[in-house]
Amino acid sequence: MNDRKQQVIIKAHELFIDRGFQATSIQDILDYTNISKGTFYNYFSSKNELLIALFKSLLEEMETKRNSLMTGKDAANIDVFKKQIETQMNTNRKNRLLTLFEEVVLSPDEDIKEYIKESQARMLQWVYHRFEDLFSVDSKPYLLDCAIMFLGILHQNTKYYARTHGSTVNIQLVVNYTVNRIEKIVKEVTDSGEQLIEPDDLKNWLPDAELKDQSRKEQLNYAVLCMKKKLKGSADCSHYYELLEFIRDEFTQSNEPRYHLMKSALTTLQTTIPESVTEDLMKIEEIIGGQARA
Amino acid sequence: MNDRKQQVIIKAHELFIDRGFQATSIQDILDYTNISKGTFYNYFSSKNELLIALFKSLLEEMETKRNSLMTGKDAANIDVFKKQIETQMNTNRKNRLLTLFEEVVLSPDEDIKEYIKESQARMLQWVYHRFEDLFSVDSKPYLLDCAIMFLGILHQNTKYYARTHGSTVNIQLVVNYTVNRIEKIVKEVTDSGEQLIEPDDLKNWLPDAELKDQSRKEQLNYAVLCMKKKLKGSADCSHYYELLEFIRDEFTQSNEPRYHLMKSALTTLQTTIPESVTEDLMKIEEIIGGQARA
DNA sequence: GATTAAATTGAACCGATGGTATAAACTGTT
DNA sequence: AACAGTTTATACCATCGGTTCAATTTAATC
Repeated sequence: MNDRKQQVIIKAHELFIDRGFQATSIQDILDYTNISKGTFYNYFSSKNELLIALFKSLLEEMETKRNSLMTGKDAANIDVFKKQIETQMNTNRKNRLLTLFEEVVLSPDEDIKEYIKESQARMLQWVYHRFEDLFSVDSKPYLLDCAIMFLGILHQNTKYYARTHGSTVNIQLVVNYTVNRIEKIVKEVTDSGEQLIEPDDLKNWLPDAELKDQSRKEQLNYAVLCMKKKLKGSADCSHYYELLEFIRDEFTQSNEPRYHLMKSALTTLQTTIPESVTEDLMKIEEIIGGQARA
Repeated sequence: MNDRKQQVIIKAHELFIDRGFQATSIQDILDYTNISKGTFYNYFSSKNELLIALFKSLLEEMETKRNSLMTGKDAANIDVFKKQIETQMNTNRKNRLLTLFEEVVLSPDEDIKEYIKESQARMLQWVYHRFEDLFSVDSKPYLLDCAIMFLGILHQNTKYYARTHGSTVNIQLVVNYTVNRIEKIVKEVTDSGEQLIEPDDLKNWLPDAELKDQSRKEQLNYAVLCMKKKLKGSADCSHYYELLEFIRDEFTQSNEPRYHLMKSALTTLQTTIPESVTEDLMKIEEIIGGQARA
């Protein structure tokens, strides 16, 4: 993206942070960034589009940061999850992302509404999948309910905790408290067997592209899992694992997976693994293949 | 309030419901209500003030409805609470109250922001006090946390439940599910002893007037309780109870307690109760006295 | 260094908005 | 009939988001 355009987004973000979106006029942005109205509408077709561009930029940053906290770590470790949530809360507070969301989520602009809905569904989906990592399979039918409740509790807790402790809030404390609660809720709801929303419904809240992407990630995850099982006990086992896990992390967690790096790891594997699993490897290559970038 | 002014509020409300607040202009309201701009600004000093007037009207209606569901019922009965929440959710959905709140909670207008914050705190306070009725004293230090979480869960659940079931949502189901969860959470959090927010902090979120009002209600509640204890076993005991409970309900639950009715009940009591409790009765009279209206 | 394409400027302009001002018309009361 | 209070209609204001466009500056090409 154009350097200057990115600069305008950043500067506008500063204005939004201390005045809010609605309260800053386009003229304010022009004055503050020293660009002309013509240039502005050359970059963005409307004030709302600028906001969406800002959202995209912030969310991308957030996702990469969140995912980078996972690589190499144990997905089932609750402390990793806590750290991820904590980081997201902090960058969110710094950027006023949720505040900006709330400010325009009910604006008359359909594009913005749709975009925010999608983003929220994506966040929900992420929590849901992390819960799959964290809790037992018995709980799976209830994990969407739990993800929904988790976000509700977290949001509400931070809101009122901030109201008493001002800007000196200890996010870590709130996150810890909230995660502790949801752990017990998951257990309780699994015991009682009460379900409010079917996890499959989650799919209807996300755009198709997102879904195909997600399903491919799941396929690869499964393929890697199968392969690891077959390789278990063989010579150089840990060597294979390292390469496989790298491919998996890169593909499932990076926003822009480094295609050639994964390809290289695949080639290395192809020349070293036992013949009995070459078929599985080809399967993996096939899944990744579709994701190739120019 | 002026009849016509009230009509304008109602008509404007209709427009807000199907277009949203921001998307309906003052001109829209003028056309729809057939009043002139001059009259509008004679009634309301701004579009925002009209909205606040609407909020006040809706919230008052909601509170009276909510409280009327309590009179004569057992405050410790969870089903009564469920019914109250359900009713509030339904009238709220009909009126789009929460939607309107969300739409303007972050508007540049300070008055609106302040008003909404207060309303939310009042709702929170109500849930907190109802939780005091519902759960044991051991849980008291954790009930504010629970009230906060309850509202978060409820809000989030209805949001996503509606996303799958459209407008044909079964509110009762969501309320039931959510209350079931919070019951377990109260138990769990009481056992673990974890606290996030001190219940006393609630006082800082409410205006002073509200607080004095609330404290007087608590005083009266306590005074009635003491008196009932002393009267226990005496002749005409149930007769006294009836009068005392009426006074209590009227004073603590009605938005505009019927002063003369309470006074009449008090006089009846004064002439019939044993001398040993006349002092307690005077205490009650004193508490109510300050509440008198012209 | 001249040519050319692209990016930028700035000002004029648009319709709609929330809000103001005011003189005239209408209303009910005594 | 006289009165005050309410309501009306209209003209007016500044600001907003957004459009248009000719003129100028910038940067890449040969």
